[in-house]
Amino acid sequence: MARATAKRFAPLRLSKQDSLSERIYLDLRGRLQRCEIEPDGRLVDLEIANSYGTSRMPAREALLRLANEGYLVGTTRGFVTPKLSLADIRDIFEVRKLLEPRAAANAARDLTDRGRSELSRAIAEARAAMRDDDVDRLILANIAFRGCWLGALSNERLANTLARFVDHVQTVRLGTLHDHPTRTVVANGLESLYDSFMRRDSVAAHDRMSAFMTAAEQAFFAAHKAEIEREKTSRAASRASLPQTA
Amino acid sequence: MARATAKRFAPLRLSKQDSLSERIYLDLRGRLQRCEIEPDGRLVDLEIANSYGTSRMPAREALLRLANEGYLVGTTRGFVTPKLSLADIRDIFEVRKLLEPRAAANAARDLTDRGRSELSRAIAEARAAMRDDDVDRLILANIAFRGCWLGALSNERLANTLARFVDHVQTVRLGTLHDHPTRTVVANGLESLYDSFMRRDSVAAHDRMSAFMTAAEQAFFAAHKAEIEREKTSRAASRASLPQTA
DNA sequence: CCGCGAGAAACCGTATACGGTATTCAAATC
DNA sequence: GATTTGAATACCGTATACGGTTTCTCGCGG
Repeated sequence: MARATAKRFAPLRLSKQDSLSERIYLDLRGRLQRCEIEPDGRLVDLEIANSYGTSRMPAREALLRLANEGYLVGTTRGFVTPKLSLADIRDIFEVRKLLEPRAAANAARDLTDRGRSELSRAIAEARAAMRDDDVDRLILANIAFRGCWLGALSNERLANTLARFVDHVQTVRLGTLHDHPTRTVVANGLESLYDSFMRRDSVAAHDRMSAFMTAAEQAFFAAHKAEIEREKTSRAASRASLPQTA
Repeated sequence: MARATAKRFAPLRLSKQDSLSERIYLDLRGRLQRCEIEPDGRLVDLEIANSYGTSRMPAREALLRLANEGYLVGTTRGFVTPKLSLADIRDIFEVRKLLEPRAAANAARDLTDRGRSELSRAIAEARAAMRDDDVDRLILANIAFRGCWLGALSNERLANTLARFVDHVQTVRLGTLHDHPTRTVVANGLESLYDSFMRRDSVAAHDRMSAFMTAAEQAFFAAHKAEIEREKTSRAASRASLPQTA
C-alpha cells in the first residue's frame, strides 16, 4: 500500500521503527498464529499495556485491529479468541478453496531463488518435526512455509486476504496440527506443494493445493466427529460415576 | 461474528446504539463508497472529530480502521484515499474473478423473497438512472443492488471480503460509473445478473458474473487508455500555447 | 531569483483521566 | 439451600493533554 501514498506527505511511520500499537499488534498476531494464546483466555487492554510497558491506548488499538480482522472478539470483559462453529469453518474453507489453488499457482511463478531456499529450510524443519512428533516445531515450520510462498505472491491483496483466512482456522486447536491425523495430511500436503514450487509447475501447484484443501477440510471434520464421540463416551462414563442423589 | 462470542460476556455494544467510533466509521465508509470524498482531499482526525462533535479518539479509531481495511491511507498529514495503480486494479480484479462468480451462484441460492423485491427496487432505480443519465443515482442503485445480493450470502466472510474488494475499485473515479462506456457495461451486467437471481439460476449467475468481471476490467483499462490519450493531446496543446521563453 | 536554515504550525501517537455499562460478589430473605 | 438485591469492581469508550516528527513559511544571503 505504500505505493498509493500521496507524494506530498510521507506515509505514516516511514522510518523503520513501527508505532507501539503496530508492534503490539504484530506480536499478538504472531502469538495467535502460533497458538500461544490460551483458548479460554481473555486479553484485557490494561494488562496487555502493562506487559508491554505502555499506556492503554496503543494496546487498545492493537486489540481493536485484531478484532476487526477476525483474530479476536471484543466482549465487555476483554477480548477473546473466536469460537468457530462448524459452519464458520465451512465458510472459511469455501473461500480458501476459491483463492488458494490460484494463489499457489501464482506462487510457483513468483517465487525467487531466495524464496525457494527459504522454502527448503521450512520443509526440512517440517520433516524433522514430523520425525520427532514435535507439534510446536511443526506449527512453526508450517507458518514459515506458508509465509514463504504467500510472501512471494506479486498480488499482495490476494496474499494478505488468504493469510487471514488461513490464520483463522489455525487458531482452532482441534482439527489442526494438534490433531495427529491432520498432521499427516498437512505434512503430505506440504511435500507435494514443495515439489511443485521447486519445479515451478503452476498447474501442479494449483491441482495439489486443490486436493490439499479438500483433504484438510475433511481431516478437520473427521477430528471434530471423533471429538464428539469422545465426549459422548466421556459423558456416559461420567454419568455412571456420579454419586446417587435424591 | 456475533456467533463466535464467548457466552459469559456480552459482545461489545450489544445494544442498538453503536459506539461513536463505529458510527463515524460506517458514515465515512458510506461516503467513500458513494464517492463523496474528494479524491485529493485529506481527512484529518481533529476535523472529523469536530464535524461529528466528538473528541479525537473515536474519529482516530474510525480513520485507522478505514486505513487498515484499505479504504484510506495514513500520512503524516491526515488520511487520504489510495491512488490505485493499474497493477493495483489488476490485483483487485484477480481476486474478484476468483470469488465473485461463486458468490453470485451462492446468492441465486440464498436470496429470499424479500431480498428479491429489494433487488427489483434497485434495478428499477438503475434503469431510471440510465434513462436520465444520472450518475449519482446510478451509483446509489449499484450500491443497493450489490448490497442486496451480497447481504443474502450465508457465508458472511465471503460477502465481507468481496464487498471490500469491490469498494476499493469503486473509489477510483476513472473507469467506474463516472465513465460513460463503463456505465453501459455495468447496466448490462446488472440486468443479466438480476435475471439469473430472480430465476434462482446459480449456473447462469456464475457464468454471467464471470463475463461481467471480464467486461468491467476491460472497460476500466479502456477508460484508462482513453485518459492517457486525452492527457497526451492536452499536453501537446499546452506546449503549443506556452509563451516562448529562453 | 533561488536555495538554505530556522522557527512555527500541523499533524500523529501516546499518556492520563473520567464516566458508563456489565459482571461479580456478598448479604439478606424465603 | 436457592434466590434476589444492592454495592463494588472490572472493563470499555471517550475526553483531554502532551510530546515528537514532518511540513510549511518566512527571512536572509548569494
